Amino acid sequence: MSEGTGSGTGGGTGAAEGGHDTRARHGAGSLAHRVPDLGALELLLAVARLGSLGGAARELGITQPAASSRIRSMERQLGVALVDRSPRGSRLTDAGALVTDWARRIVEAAEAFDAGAQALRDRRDSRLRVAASMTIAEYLLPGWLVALRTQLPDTAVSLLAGNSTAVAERLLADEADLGFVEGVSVPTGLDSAVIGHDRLIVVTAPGHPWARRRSPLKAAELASTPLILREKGSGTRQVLDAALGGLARPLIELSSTTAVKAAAVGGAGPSVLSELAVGEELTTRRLVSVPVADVVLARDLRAVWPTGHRPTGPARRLLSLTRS
Amino acid sequence: MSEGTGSGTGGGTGAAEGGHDTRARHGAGSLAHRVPDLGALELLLAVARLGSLGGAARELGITQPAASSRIRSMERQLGVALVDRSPRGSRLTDAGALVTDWARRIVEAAEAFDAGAQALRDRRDSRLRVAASMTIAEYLLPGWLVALRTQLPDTAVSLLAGNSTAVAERLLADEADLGFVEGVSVPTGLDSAVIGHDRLIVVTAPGHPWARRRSPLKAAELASTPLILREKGSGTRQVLDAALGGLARPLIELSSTTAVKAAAVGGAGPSVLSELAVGEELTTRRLVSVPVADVVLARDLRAVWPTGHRPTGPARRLLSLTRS
DNA sequence: CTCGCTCATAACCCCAGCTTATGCCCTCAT
DNA sequence: ATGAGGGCATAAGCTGGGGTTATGAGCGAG
Repeated sequence: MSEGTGSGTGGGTGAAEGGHDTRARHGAGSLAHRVPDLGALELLLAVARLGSLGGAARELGITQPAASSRIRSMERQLGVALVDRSPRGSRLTDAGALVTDWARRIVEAAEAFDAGAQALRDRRDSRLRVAASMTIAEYLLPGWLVALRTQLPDTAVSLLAGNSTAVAERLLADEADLGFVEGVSVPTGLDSAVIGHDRLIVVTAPGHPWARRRSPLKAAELASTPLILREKGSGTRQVLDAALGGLARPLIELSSTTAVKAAAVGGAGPSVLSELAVGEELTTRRLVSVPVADVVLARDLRAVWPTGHRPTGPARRLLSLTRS
Repeated sequence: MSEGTGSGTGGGTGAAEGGHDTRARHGAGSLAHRVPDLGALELLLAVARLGSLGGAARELGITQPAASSRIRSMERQLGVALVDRSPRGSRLTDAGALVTDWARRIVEAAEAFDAGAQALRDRRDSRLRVAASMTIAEYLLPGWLVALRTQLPDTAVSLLAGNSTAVAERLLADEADLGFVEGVSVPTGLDSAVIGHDRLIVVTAPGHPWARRRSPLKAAELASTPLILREKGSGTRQVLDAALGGLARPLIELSSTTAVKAAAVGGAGPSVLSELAVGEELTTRRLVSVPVADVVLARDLRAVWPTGHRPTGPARRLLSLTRS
């Protein structure tokens, strides 16, 4: 996160830090202190939608005074007036409209979280069992599940995340109805449909020399430069190695996409990551993408199912949600 | 499995449950019920990063038992084991890793919210005063502010959002140091630099006939079809009208981008929106984009400042963060 | 003028989450 | 082997934020 400058995990704590409270770096107090909780944000969205505190309260199943007080304390916390109360209802102030839009992002992320988390348990009575590889499970599936939920609100979905091999196993053992894999080849015994594409892109922190290059990077250059990478065997690494001819040189090897991103953002060096993983970082310019000349780092995203068993029912529904 | 249904409200004094429940559509109980609060999510991220409950507790300035109990109750709430405890530390389970990734999205959105909200108050001692048009303030600025904060942690930023004219006024009255506008023309008296591009795209719910078109839409077709639109005078509407020759026909007119999106997602009809506004909806396929043949709906995103006064100091820093 | 909608205030209650104080488990170094 | 130390869990007690009911006050419509 933000405090990313991160002393970098150096097991031994105290070492540096000349007498400064660690929290100073986080700003005063944690985020949870400065950001209203989800309940308050939902309430704000409801007020925006319905134009009335009482109405919003009713929708959320609380009383009007509770809503009133909650909005008020949120305004106090943020130091900004959010709604204009009148005896005829409540409308957002200008600032309130902006805050509401930002709040919506949090709530949407929370909805995705919820949809994902719900799929992670259950497994018992689920009517749609999905198996997905990590990148897809991380970045795409929650959104799909949110969408699916609006279409089939009562369908319990279960999710199992693993690598391509694990996905194939589940499908062939009839322990999953639909799978999603990213990669260059389709496991045998499975039919597939391409539902999207993913490219690996070279990224660096904005300060890195490569960020200012005008000429695209050559494959040879990439292969000879030490990179921040996932561990050998990961999907990302495989694609990269294949594209470069097995030559990628690791500067550091980390075991999660997140750790790699954090290292790259922190300026540890260039990295190669899925564009799905770095979308946010690119638009906010915490990372910049470095054009590459002669390597194609694309891979298909595929839905897969056991040969012959075309997806039906909820699986078909989900599939149609995802393909473009 | 007893309570799942969440008898919730019924407790005790039973306030006459008439049989309402608008919430049915959202699932049972509000999000805040099913999603851990920000504090818990931050804690989880810290545990993931540090590999120890106690360490995470220390970092957040709480005690180890508090962290332990909080993680535990989060696991109970989600119905999934997140952390493998051992006498040597704690590591995430597979599910935990996934949950952590999803949690990070929420926390990032919260950081953006915080950065934005903080800029909305203050105004007094702020050392960088930014004025931005709505679309930019909504979708891009919070991310920039997060990034800026890592570079200049102690710079107080203030934000004023309004239309292009308001932005220009602020700058010329020396009430803002740097402005951002989207649109085709630059207000007089201001210098500018293009920092990005935005396109308006035609979107519909996936069920709409246009979603299945193979041939791109013609301008005439677009102009003759009633659309869900922002009110006349809004930036988006202006660009569209200009591109079509002042002819866009409204099916409904709504006063916020969000309302328009909601209507479009709900299937009320096709709409035209900034790609910035619908990124999320497109990747999750709640909306699909309809290709358009012969209209160019692009507009530049520009940073602006009073002619002659090149941005310096924090303004320059922010500017360099945003330009690509 | 009175109803019906809005929001605000007051007094009270409850539980989530914090704290301190302890104990067990495991590993590692002496 | 043994004690020190890091890591986690449990127990008991406190506090405050958020909820509730009850009530009052502004404003528009009939």
